Amino acid sequence: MISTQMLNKEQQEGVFTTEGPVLILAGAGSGKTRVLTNRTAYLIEEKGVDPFHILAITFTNKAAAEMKSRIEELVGFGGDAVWVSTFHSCCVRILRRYVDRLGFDTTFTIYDSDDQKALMKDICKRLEIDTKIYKEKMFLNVISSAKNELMDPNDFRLQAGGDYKQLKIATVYAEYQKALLKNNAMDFDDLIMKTVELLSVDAEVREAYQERFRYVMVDEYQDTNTAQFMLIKLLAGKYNNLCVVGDDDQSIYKFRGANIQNILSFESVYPNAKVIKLEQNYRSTKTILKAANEVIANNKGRKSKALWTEREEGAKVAFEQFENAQEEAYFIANDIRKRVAGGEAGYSDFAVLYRTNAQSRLLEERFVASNIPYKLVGGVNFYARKEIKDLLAYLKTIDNGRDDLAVTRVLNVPKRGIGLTTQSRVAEYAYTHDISFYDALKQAKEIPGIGKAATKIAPFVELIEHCRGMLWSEEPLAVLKYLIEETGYVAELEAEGTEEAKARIENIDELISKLADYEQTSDDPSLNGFLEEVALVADIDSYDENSDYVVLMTLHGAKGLEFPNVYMSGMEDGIFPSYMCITSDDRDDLEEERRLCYVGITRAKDRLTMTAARARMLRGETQYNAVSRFVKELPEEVLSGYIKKHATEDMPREDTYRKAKQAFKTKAFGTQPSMQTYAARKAEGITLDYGVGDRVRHIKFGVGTVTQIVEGGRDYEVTVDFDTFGTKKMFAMFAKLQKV
DNA sequence: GTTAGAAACAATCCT
DNA sequence: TGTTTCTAAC
Repeated sequence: MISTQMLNKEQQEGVFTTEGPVLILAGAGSGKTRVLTNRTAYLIEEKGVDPFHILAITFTNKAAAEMKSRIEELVGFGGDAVWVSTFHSCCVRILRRYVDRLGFDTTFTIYDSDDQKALMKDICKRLEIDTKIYKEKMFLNVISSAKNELMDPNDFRLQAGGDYKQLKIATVYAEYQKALLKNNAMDFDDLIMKTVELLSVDAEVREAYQERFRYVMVDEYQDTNTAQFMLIKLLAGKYNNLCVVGDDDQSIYKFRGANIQNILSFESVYPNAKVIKLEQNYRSTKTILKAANEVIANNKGRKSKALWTEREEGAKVAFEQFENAQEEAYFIANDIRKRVAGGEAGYSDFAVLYRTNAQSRLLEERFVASNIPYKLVGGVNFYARKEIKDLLAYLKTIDNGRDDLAVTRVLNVPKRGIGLTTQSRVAEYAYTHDISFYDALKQAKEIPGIGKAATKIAPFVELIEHCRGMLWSEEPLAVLKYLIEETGYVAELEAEGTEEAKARIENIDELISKLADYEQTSDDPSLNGFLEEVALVADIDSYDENSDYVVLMTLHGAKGLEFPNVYMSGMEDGIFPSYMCITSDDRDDLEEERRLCYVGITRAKDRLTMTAARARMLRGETQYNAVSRFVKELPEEVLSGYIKKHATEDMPREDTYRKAKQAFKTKAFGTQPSMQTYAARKAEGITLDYGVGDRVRHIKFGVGTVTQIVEGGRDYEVTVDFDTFGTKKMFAMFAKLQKV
C-alpha cells in the first residue's frame, strides 16, 4: 500500500515518474530508500507491472536485504519476485547461467584479494619479475583500474605505446587473465567486466535480459564505475526505464574506480532524463546539518544543493582534543557509558567512526575494559581468516578441482610432509602437460623426481575424492564436518590450547553454523552456492541494528547508516584528511576526503562529537598531528568545547609543515610527553579491584595469577604469572586487567 | 622439510 | 606496532 501523504512533493515525483530515465539527486537523509521502495510498490500495485520485470541494484547485501524486506512489506503478495541484488551477485547470477559462452565453466570460483595476490606472486615468479621494483600490488591495482574501465589486456597493450613499464604491465595482465581462466576463477572486477562482455557479445543473452528488465533502479549511483555504468546501460537498454539515485557529495569510492562523471553527466547521456532533487533532510538537527553544509561548501565542482530540515536546533557539535589516543578512547568509552547509565540512550544508539581500521584497536581495548558491548565492523573479514580460508580452500578444491590456488593452499595443511620441492615439481609437471595441479597430483607416481613423496600425496587425493563422493548423497555440511574430523584441524588447535587457538576454533564453529544456516534458508543449497555467498559478503552485512551494541567502523563503512549519537575520532591532519591525500598533488583527493567528512557528519541524528589526539602511535612511531582542517571548516557557532583561537591561523603550510613537526617532536621528547592517562588525571589515581593471588584476564596474554603489586605514584606495577605466556610485569593503568 | 627467531617492511578507504 | 619474509639450525 502506498501512503502518499507520508511523502513530500519531490519524493512523490520520484515515485510516480516511472517511465524513461530518471535521475534522483538525493541528499543525505532525504529518504531515498523510501522513494525507491514506494516506487517499486507503485509499479506493481498501480501500474500492474509484473515484479518479474523489475530490477533494483545496490552495493551491499545489507542494503539489498533491507530494500527487499521493505518492498515485501509494502506490496505483500509477489514482492519477493522483484530482483533486488548487489552489482556483484547480479552478475554472478547471470554468469552462472551463461558464462560457458565465454569459455569459463559455470562453476567458476571467485577470488578475493588474498587469492589475487597469491596468484600474482606466482606469475611474477614465472615471468622473473623483480618484485622489489614492481610490486605485486601495483600490478593488481593497475589491472583493477583497467578492468573498471573495461580495458582487456589487448586494449591495455595498445594504449601502452612504447612505455616499457606499461608494456610490462600489459604482459602481466595477459598472463594473469590466462591463469584465472585456467583456474576457472574470476576476481571481483571480472564479475562485472565479463558480464558486460557477455551482454555485448551475445545478442541472445542480451535480448533476454533486456526484455526481462523493463524497470531498472540503481542505488548509490555516485559510486558506480565505468564498467557498472555500461552494465546498467546494457540491462536497461531496451525499455530505458532507468532510475538512478545518488548524491555527488557522497561519492567516496574513487579509489575503487567510481566515476563521478556517471552522475554528473547522466543528463547528457540521457538527454530526456527527468531530474528530481530531494533536499529536505529528515534525519539530523539543524546544527548538524549546518556543520555538514559548511564543510562540503569548500568543495568545487559539485551539483549545488542545500539540505534543510524542519528539525530543532539540537545540541552543538562537541570537539575534544586529548594528549594521546588512549585518552581519546577513554573519553569516548566513558562518555557512552555515562549516557547509557543516565538512561539517555541504549548502546545501539552510538557509533564510533574513524578513518583507518588500525584506529579501532585502542577503542576496542578500551571498550573491553569498560565492559561496553560493541560490534567491530570491518578489519579482517571473517572469511579472510586463516583457519576459515584453509577450510574454504578444501571445499573449493572439492567443488572445483581446477582452482590450483586452493589446492596448493591445503596440500600441506595439516602437515603431510609435502614441501616446497615436491610442490614445484608437481606444478612443473602440471604446466608442461597442460593439466591442473590437482590432476597432476592424481598422477603423482608418474612425476619424475618425486620419489617417496608420492605416497604422501595419495592420502590427500583420496580424501578429496572421498568428499566428492559424499556430495552425491549428503549435504555440504556433512562434508565439512568430515573434513574437520579427518584432517584433525580442530584437534590440532585444541592441542595447542592457547587463547588464539581457542578463538580459531570458535571461528570454525561459526563457519559450521553459517553453512548449516545456509542449508536451511537456501531453496537449492549446494556447495558451490555456499562458496559464492561467502565470496560476496561484505563486512557491513553482519551489522544488525537491532542488537544492543555500540558500533565501531570506518567512515566508509558508515555510508547509508544513521545513529542518534556519532563520534568521529582521530580528527587530525595526517589521519583525516589522510597523510596520503595531504601529500598528493591532486587536489581532487582532498575533495574526496572532504566528502567523506560530509558523510560522517550526516550520519548523526541528534548529537555529534569530534575528537582528536595530540600524539598518536602509528606503526611504532609517535606522531604529533595538528587538529584536522575539517574541524576548522566548521562554523564557530555550531561548535562547543573548542575555542577557535587555539586553531592558530598561522598553521604552517605544506613545506614548513614537516620542519615544524620535527621541532615539536624534539621538544616533546625533551620534556617527556606525559604518560599519564586521562583516567589518572581526572580521577587522581586509580584503584584496583584485584589483589595478590587473584586470577585476572589480560586482553592479549589471557588468564593468569597476580603474584605481586608494587605501588608507584599514581599507578601500580603488577606482576602476573600468565598460564600460557609466563610472568609479566605491567602497569595497571595500561594493562587493563580484569578480575575473573 | 620444518620451525623459530631475526630482520625487513609498511601508507587509507572495499566488492 | 604488527605482519610478512628470510635465514639458520634442527
